[in-house]
Amino acid sequence: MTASKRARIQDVAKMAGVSSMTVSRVLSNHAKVSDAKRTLVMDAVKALNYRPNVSARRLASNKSFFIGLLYFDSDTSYVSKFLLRGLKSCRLTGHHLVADEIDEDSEKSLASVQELIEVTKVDGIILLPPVCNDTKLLEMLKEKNISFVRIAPDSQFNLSPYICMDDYQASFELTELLIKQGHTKIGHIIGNPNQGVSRLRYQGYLDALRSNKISVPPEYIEQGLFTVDSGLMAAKKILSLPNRPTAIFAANDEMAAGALSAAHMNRLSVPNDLSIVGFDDGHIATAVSPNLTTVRQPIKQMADLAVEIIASGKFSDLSTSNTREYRNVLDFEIIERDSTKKPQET
Amino acid sequence: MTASKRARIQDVAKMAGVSSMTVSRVLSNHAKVSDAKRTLVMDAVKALNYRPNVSARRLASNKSFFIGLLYFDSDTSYVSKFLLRGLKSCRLTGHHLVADEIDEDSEKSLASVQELIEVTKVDGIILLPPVCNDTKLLEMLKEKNISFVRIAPDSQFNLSPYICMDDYQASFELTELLIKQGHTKIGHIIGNPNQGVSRLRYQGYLDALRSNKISVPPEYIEQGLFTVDSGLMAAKKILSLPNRPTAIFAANDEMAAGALSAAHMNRLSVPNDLSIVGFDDGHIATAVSPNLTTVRQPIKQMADLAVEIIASGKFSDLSTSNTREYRNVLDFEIIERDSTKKPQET
DNA sequence: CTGAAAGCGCTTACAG
DNA sequence: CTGAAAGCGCTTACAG
Repeated sequence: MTASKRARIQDVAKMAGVSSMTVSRVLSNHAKVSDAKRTLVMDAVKALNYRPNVSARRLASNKSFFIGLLYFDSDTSYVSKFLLRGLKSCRLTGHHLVADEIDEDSEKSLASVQELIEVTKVDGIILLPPVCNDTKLLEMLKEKNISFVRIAPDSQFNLSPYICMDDYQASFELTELLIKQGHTKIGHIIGNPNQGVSRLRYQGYLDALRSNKISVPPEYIEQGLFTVDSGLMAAKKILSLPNRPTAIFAANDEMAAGALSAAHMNRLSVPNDLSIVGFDDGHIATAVSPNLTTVRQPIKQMADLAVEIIASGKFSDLSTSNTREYRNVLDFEIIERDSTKKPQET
Repeated sequence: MTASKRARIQDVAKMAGVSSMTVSRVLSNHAKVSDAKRTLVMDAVKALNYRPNVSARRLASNKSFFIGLLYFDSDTSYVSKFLLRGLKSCRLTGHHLVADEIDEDSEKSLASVQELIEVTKVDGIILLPPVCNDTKLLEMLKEKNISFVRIAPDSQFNLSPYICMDDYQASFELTELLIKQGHTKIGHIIGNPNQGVSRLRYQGYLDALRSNKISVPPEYIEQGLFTVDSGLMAAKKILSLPNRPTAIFAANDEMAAGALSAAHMNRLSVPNDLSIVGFDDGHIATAVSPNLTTVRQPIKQMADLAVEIIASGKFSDLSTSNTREYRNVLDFEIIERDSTKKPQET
């Protein structure tokens, strides 16, 4: 634990017996350096535990090492989890995250994003849903030639690199989990129609039923809005049916929480009388009781990857045919907790 | 919208007819500058919309313009709200927030904080509860002479500037709100004993009862742990009493959510059969149904103030008697929603 | 109270 | 493939 000064690029250069320029080149991974020198430099970097001074780097280069993060509602655990991880990821790569909430008013938000770009000169921007589907915003970014990566976009998939998980598949598997437990009467609360994932999750549910030769009355399916209240309302309707389902799959955890309340109001015990599953594995999934069986979104990996893509600067030549490598579909995980159980004999 | 380059300190100096040093001094507010020149400089700054380049500043000075934020559990809305606001506040003041989660393992966390200090050379650190009560950590910071401000600390109030709200008073008023609605049989679920606010809130509840000449059987009061589950358990006990209360005051929203579940299990309608109030006004307060009557903590102001205190660097001379000005007790707000109502006639 | 000089630690051209 | 020079936009001494 020698409290010696932090090593500078010159120290590394001296130790490796090269110029500081060579060190710089090795670290930025840009120009070609002979393998011999590269090894020497890397060894010195390790020996001195060298980490470049971000401020000096930023001052000297025209890169800003700032990464923007645009989100809509900060109050969801999706956003705060993404943010927390993004912050960490940025620190590790020597960048800074500049997070900004986007207004519902499209015009105001356009202006604030423009200011963000001008003031901080971000290297790129990460767009969370539903911001990533704002056509006007996307156009503006394209026009200004700002790099951006979108998280779980709904459309225009060729516009930019994007990161998502397979909502359809997750939904399919979650539904099959209920089926395997013995449920055949399974209801569904559809998510907000303004987000594409709602369709995907709905479709996965339908296809899982069909592939298991299960048919379900149309009244088992209700439209929700991703809010607790909408889940409550939808579940109320479903549970008032004469031949009510033994399980309800809500397209996110908030609505599942609402469904839970509806069950309680109807004097139904979860999971004994009714199984409920959610989607996201946010804070709320373990805040309600019983804890929700749900799908864990790979938010950490999403954040890491988003930062990495922007940090690498690779996608500046997106124009060509290599768009494909910017489609990143990550793995999810099904989390089984206490809100599900095989249906009681009737 | 002239897309001209950003103004530099030289531009300001030229326009004001002074040296860049004078501009620097005016902006850093440090040395004495004649009023005449100060005005000239300020005018030029405004005219050119000058904003100092943080990287250059950081590189040249020995200040880092980094502010650390240490928290324990990122999954609470308290932390994510504070973080979001802190991020914004830092951006506005030209600082960067470096947020880090602290491990439960005190040794590991000490090491990681030390690394944070060495690598980023933070100007100061903001400590959220319960991290702000970690004696070993506080000692270490003192020893290394790192400035820090604590949010809602439990003890050692003279150790550093701190920011909090009047938990006692809020609790008192919240209890009185129930009393004014006609409740006299009011239960309480105490918060986690490892946090000082639990005591304050408990005390406020007790004193409100006493000042209204209401006495309550000891069984109306249960110990909780700030978790949903603990609230559920505590409420179950309270509600199983032969002469159960008509209202329950849980010391935070999570436990209030648990109490809500307990009410549902007991076939009790909230607020018709039972009123429930929480504390914090976090995400969960409006995620459960009915939405919780609760106390809103002034988190935004807390974050702003914390950043301001560290940014100002004022408290380096804390040693002397002016400790008093670093005690910041902010205002709260009582939010009345749908979980409370006057008790039914019996 | 004010300014000229030097330097913070990097990277961008510019040479070779 | 490699390096010497200049400069990014500020601030810290050092003078006066």
